[in-house]
Amino acid sequence: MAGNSEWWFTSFVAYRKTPAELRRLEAAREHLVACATSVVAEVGWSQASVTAVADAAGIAAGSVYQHFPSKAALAVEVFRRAAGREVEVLGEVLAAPGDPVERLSRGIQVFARRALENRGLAYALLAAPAEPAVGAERLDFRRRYRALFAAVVRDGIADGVLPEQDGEITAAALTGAIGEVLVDPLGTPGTTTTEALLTELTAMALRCAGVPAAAP
Amino acid sequence: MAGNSEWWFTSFVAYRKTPAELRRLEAAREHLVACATSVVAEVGWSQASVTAVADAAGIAAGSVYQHFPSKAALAVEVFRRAAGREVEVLGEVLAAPGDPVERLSRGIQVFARRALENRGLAYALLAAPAEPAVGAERLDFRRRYRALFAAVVRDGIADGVLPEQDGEITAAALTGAIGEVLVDPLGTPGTTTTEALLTELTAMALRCAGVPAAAP
DNA sequence: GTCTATACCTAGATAGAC
DNA sequence: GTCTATCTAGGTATAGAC
Repeated sequence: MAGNSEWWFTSFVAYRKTPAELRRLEAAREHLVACATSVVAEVGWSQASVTAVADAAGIAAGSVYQHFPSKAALAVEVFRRAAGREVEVLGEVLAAPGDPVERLSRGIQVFARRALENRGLAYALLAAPAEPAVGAERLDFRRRYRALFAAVVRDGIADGVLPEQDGEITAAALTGAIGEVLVDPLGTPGTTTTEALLTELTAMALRCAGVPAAAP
Repeated sequence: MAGNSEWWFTSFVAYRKTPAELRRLEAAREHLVACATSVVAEVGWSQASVTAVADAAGIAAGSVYQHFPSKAALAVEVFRRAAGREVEVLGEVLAAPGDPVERLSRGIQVFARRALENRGLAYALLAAPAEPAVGAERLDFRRRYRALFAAVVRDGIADGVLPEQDGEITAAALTGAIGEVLVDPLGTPGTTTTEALLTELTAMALRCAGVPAAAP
């Protein structure tokens, strides 16, 4: 009985994985998430089957379930990581102290530049068909974007540099407008270079928020 | 031999369905498309299985294939019908003769009002997860919307009532902005009534196109 | 712990009876 | 022509060997 008791104790309570084991496990998980992110960015959620993701990570399909209880859980993790990075970066720019118009302008450009540098991922985050679990995350993601933009718009109204308006609507519009412009797989006819696109996009966004037109 | 030959002739060349038969067949097909549209508007593309659509139409799942060669073909037909109606209506308003700003303003309100009156369908057309065949149609649909808006913006620039800008980008932004505002399933906190939402939305769209702010 | 093989489920599509 | 029953494919998840 004593031996049995000790075994139970050892297995379920006192036993811990060694630091090396933990690192290895964590690294494998990270690697899996990173590879899954790449696959999603390349082929979209609907084509990112467990098999495809496992292949990309160099493991067997069954082994995925050593790290995540379901495909949906993995997908949600992929989305949260990527979306979290974007929100964080945009938040730093938009929430910085300073002139609201300046912050808005720089925020748009950061948003757009990052999306253009990784169109596949941007499309996956903003628009690509996805299972319901990811769709729910996406709603939250867009809501966070809107909240960031809305705060800046409200600051601008309070400072008197932006006209009276419903900040939530303007924020939603900015999110949708930028997404629409960026996500179009054809690129944007009429503006060939990235810099020209950014210039036009920023100008549009500032008009949308009601910034008076600058002298030509 | 003569009889056989006549049979062949009758069946494959000279035989025509009677007008009554044709009407019946066409009516059944129309009914199927209409029911499928309702199902899609209610539960989205991903949940609109052949079985669900057939149930709604009051026929067996297998009978769907009497009218369409595949589920994708039916889905595309559903999309084209609904999208075509919307583009047509918006086009009539936007392409009417008159002041570009006035046309734009009325176009936004028509777009928004129709979407709000049938949110399920609007969401299906604009944003709901869908199979690739429908996704391709949606790209075309958004492109047509953009073209309509872009034409009005160009008219406005030519008339000197709108500032110099890339009409394509503004058009894309308007499509995305309106979609984002309308599609949000939570409604839009801060503006409770439909009329207030329309007012704010129109104001935002006019700012976006660069219409100088009206006197407060 | 990871792989191989497989069970199982969902959903589109087909065949043959009526 | 429509329905019932069935086939098939693709993809998630599991079990057992190594």
